[in-house]
Amino acid sequence: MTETKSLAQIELFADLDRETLDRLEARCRWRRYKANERILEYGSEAREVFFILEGSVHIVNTGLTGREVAFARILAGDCFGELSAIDGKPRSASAVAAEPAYVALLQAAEFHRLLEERVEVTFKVLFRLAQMVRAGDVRIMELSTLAATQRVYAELLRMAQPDAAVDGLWVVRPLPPLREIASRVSTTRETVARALSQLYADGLLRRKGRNLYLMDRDKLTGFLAASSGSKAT
Amino acid sequence: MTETKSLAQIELFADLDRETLDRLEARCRWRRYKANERILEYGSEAREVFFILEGSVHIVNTGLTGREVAFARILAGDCFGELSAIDGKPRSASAVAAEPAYVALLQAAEFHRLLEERVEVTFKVLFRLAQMVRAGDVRIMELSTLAATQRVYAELLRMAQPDAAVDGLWVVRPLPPLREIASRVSTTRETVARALSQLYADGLLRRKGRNLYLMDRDKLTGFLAASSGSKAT
DNA sequence: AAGGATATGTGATGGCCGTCACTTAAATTT
DNA sequence: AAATTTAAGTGACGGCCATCACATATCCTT
Repeated sequence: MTETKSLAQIELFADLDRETLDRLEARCRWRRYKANERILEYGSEAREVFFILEGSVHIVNTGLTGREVAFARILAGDCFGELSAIDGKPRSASAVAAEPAYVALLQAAEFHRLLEERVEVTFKVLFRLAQMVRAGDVRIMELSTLAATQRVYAELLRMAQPDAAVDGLWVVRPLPPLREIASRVSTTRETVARALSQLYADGLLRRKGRNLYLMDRDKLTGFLAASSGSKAT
Repeated sequence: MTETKSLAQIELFADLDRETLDRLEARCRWRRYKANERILEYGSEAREVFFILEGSVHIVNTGLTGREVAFARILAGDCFGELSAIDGKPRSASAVAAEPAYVALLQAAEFHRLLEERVEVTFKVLFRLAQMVRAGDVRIMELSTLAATQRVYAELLRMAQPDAAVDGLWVVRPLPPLREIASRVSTTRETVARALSQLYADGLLRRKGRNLYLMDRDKLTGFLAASSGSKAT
């Protein structure tokens, strides 16, 4: 087991000198989580910030009805839990290990002290929060103006990356379980399946194992604007 | 005309000394907007921060389909436009004067300088952003797990304040146009009207001019959990 | 007081999609 | 390889609510 007890790989701390890092590391608690283990519970009173050294984490929330809503997937090198550390309020969502994860926990008070001493870090946090607000805003827009099927398209476009080999071909790799896509765009597994089926039929999508190939990205993009409210103008 | 050219009343600057305030004021541009005048356009490249001295401002966004989505209402003493100033990206939404407004504009560069010099201000901004993220998250949850009618209920509960005279009575005052409520919870004017009608019929709501009385707040709260996914347990 | 703009109540209609119910296919375990 | 769990397609059905269409009502202006 690697046990890389170093915060050097954490993006937020990229510019910190060795000494400060050492001090921070000394003040952290270190924990390992199994896949699917719950790291943090919605509404709880804990205030630590979490830094992911290995693995990745899902930020989710389940509505009164039991429906799961996914907020983000945080990868190694990144952090989560800053909100409560910043404003002192209960956790706004739950966190679950998406895979075995190794994590450093820093007390809110320590985090504050760090922010006071190192403006660079504070600015990075500011930037991060700004991105979160933006991401939330586009999600709200999508939920408000796009139909479920179109939101699935939008999510496909977000996930796809240009294929290394063929030019103009895009890939989603690995394709997550449909249930998860559903929870990201707030619909059901079945609706996602039907949306994909339709795209297979249209020849826009092709699947090979855990790889999903996007044959004509531009055409799919077109599907977003169209079909929803095409006023002839 | 009052022309209160002072930033002293701005919450963000509450703790600043007179000297710093003077310097800031000297660097601001000052502008007056008529009601419904557009202050700032989605996607635009401007990077100023706006401080509202008089009046109030709607932050909105209109989807491709033409549907209006309301994000926030900013009151005098508060600010908007920080996102772009912080991350340098295009504006994430538009701003429209909700009533005649008097506003101070500060260049992003000046804003940055301020943040570097006065950590207290930076922390306030951090806090604000955290609240924004939280607000976005609950909105996403509502859009994902509540039906349109229930979202209207939720918005009513948010708007209502305890009545000064009668104990246990709550008031929404003034009741905004239904179209606006609709745009806050992402539904249509008609659906809001129908939801209210139902509540009038149930005796939960009573209207007098621009005042809307909430006769039984607890019962309405109950409507949120119920009806949507009541699994008999 | 009249007239126009804006706001509100309500019916009718139809499509989207959430829910239920299975079947089939993969993936994982024993 | 068989068995068990998990994932993925797909049909049927029905309810919610967006849309269209009017009928008031209320507010604001002149």
